[in-house]
Amino acid sequence: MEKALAFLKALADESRLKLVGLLAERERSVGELAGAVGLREPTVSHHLAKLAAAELVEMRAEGTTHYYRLRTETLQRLGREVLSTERIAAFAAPAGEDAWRRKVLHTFLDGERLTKIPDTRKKRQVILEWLAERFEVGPDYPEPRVNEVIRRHHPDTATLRRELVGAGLLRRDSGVYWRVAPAAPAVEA
Amino acid sequence: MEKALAFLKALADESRLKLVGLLAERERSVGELAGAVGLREPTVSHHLAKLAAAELVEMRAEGTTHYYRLRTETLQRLGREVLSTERIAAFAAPAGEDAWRRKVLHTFLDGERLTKIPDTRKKRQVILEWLAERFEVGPDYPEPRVNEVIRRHHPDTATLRRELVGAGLLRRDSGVYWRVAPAAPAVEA
DNA sequence: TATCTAAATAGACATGCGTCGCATTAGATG
DNA sequence: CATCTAATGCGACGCATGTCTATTTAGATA
Repeated sequence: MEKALAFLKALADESRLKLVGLLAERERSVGELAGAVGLREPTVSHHLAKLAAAELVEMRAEGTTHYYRLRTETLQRLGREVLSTERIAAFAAPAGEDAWRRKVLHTFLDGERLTKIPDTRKKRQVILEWLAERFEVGPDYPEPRVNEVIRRHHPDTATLRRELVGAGLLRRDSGVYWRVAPAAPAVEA
Repeated sequence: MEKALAFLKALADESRLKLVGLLAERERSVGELAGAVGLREPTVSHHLAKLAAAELVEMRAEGTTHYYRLRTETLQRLGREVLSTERIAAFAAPAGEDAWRRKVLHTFLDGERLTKIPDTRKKRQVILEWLAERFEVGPDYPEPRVNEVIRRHHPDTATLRRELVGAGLLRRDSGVYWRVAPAAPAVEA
């Protein structure tokens, strides 16, 4: 996702988008670009550096004149990435996150027993997702059944039940609860 | 280009990209999203408003709970736009060669006053063309009248008069000068 | 009706970043 | 070697914007 973000940030500026537009036609020098977009040369240099960092342009020096050209390959490669919703979905699960989740689970769980409810939202979310997995997807759970499942892991059934609903992991309608389909395969402790 | 820019700006933020990632899987409520990305609900609301403004998400209310879903159509439509270099080239449309001329004029002119005579041939040509426009087409100008016009813009009348003739913008015959008809409508400062 | 909760709004704060002017580097020119 | 010019490096300034807390709105519930 790093690259995709850098790519989007690089393009999400009016001046830079114009520069890319000009370079889409043909290679151009810095001064020429500055004149075309109505900015000073240092400013254009600055923008070109950002575009280069995102691997969107590359430079060819000819004397003191620097000619820039558009790297259409990366433009298309990353454009395609933004297109596909499947790949976008992967942005939700950044790398390294799993390890952190495991650590949180290890901290607050003693086997199947929840030793403490985390105060920080982010950690609490991890615990709630773990707890939600103790429910099957599909069947209706009347409130006493919900409490029963929770009680196997922690005594405060009221709080956890409310938090599960608040986190969108359980839903409630006319007194019965059911588990919402999980987003992606979750990591076990 | 308006839409493309809005689209890119909307996506060029880590939090929003994560939100879009989560919504790529399934619709979710604000609270659920807040928990997943580790932000407060108002913040998520704020981001969703931006995504909605870019027509990237839409909302469905169920009681007080607001469920957001991703609008994959616009995602793909605008993603495709960013892909094609031909369309990108259109972003440059309003700019062009004229802008370079304007820049040269802006650099060497202070209002009607010529601050410096460009050394490079190409730029000097632009300035000389501008200066030639200060003469009417048709009437004869005796040398003192030529100097008088030039002096309104720069003190070095001898050099500029010679350059104007050299550039083929003024002609001289038996001591009187006249302006040559311009090739094409020129751009003003 | 009174209360509770999910979300949105308003306003404040801090950080990020686009732009500029000035200074510096490095080819080119004489 | 001195000079000129294209480009980049360097701070500085000011606006844009991501995040928060506090407050308000509106549907649900008792």
